Amino acid sequence: MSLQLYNSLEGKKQEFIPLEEGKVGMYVCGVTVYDYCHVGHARVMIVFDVMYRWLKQSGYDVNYIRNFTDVDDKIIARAAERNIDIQVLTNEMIAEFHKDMDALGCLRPSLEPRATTHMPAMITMIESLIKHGNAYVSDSGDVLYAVRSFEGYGKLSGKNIDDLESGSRVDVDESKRDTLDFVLWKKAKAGEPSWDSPWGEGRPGWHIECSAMSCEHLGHTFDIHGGGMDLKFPHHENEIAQACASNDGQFARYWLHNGFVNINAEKMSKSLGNFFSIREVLKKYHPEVLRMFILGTHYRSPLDFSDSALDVAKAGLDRLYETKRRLKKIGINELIPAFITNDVFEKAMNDDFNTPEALAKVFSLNKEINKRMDAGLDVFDDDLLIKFSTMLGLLAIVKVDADGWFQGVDSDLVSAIENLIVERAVAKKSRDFARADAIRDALAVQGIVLEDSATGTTWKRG
RNA sequence: GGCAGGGUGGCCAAGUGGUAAGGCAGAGGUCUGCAAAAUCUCCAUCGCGAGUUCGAUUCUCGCCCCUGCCUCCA
Repeated sequence: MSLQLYNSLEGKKQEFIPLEEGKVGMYVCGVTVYDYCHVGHARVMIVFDVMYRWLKQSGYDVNYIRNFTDVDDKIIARAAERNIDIQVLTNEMIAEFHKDMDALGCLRPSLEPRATTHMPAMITMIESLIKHGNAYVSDSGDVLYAVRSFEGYGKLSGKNIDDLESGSRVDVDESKRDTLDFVLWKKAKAGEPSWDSPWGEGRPGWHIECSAMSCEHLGHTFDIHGGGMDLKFPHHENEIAQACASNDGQFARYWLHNGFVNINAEKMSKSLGNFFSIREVLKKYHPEVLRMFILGTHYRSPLDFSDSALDVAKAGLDRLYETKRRLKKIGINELIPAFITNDVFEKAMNDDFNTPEALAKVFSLNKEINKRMDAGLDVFDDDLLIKFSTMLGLLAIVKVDADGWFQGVDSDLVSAIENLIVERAVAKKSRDFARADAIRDALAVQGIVLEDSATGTTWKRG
């Protein structure tokens, strides 16, 4: 089955046919680097990371571009607050962003362009827009995009200009020809970072950054453009207006939008203040738990964030790690992916990246492997293990050592526990079950759970 | 007001024109000194109403409810 993608531009699933056979150009809107990222950001990064992995697995040579917005109002304000140069701030936040992404197991994109190093591309695009009559210099000195000059405006978001205006919450700006016109180039105010341009010192508007950077690195027409649902309008709509009007081309062919992370059925966002930063969550939960939590729901659906939801994700992951641990006990220490999946998993992934369905197949395989172990059968049959590990690898979960997963790394505690297990084994051998149970109970109070088996006793944190 | 996306078992969440994956929780069995883990079995008629159809949770229409976008936002 070929890859089907839900294309926001058409509002339906379509077969994915790349522009150039065997190659995929994919652009994903990254973050504005002025603060730590929250779980909402984690979702985009993880969801597109899995898409990236699957496209590569499917044999495509993927050029994956994800930008950094490293100049904007919030960055300037935050830098001023901290009394540092914006570049100090953005460099710091990019480093922190990378820490989060590495922790979450997200592969680095092919390229992570920064807005501030792409001024010529943006200026060229703005010049072209002015030349084509799509942009104008306003009385205030800003360069604005004339929304009504672009015929297809609103196609992506399914809106039309008149509807937008009637419900518009935009402040009326006298220098705009139309209230929906947006800034391409912002005239510099005193003390703000600025770049030289044909319209004087200033800085780019947010939307032009992504149009210019995506075209610069992927060409005017490319395959996939992704990002959060909230960027659909106006950001992506504006990107299309800019790129198409300046080049008469098609721009991105497939638009993919992921759903939000909610808290109590309400969108997690900076402005509502109901957000959890990634690092905050990682203090309590292993990064794979967050990954499991996110992949347990289809990428386009809303996802409700809570501790109990993370607990459920962890319980599922525990189940997979129990299997990995059993395998380790019979001498299979490493799960080596060999890029063989099974048909149902492949079908799920090809169906618009249906990771919950794919995960269901992982659990089915998990059960199958355990059944074979219970029956004393060969787990290598039918490439069972290879499929299992490939699937886990593609989702980038169950990557750490199984004992480490359950036991942690405090070596003093580990040896203390292991001494008690030896003592208990002696007690059990002499049928002193009272003593054996006392040891088990004492450990249980500390949250340590013992598990006996024919081959000995193991333990984990409960 | 306009537009978009939803309402599936106790919770989460897939899916399909012919009577519903998977996970968590729960009940019972096997295993175990007893547990735990694993495994087996059990546990839903898919928001409401109408229509199309031999047959709808899945298509159409109406209604109710929820969320998002329309300002910066992943």
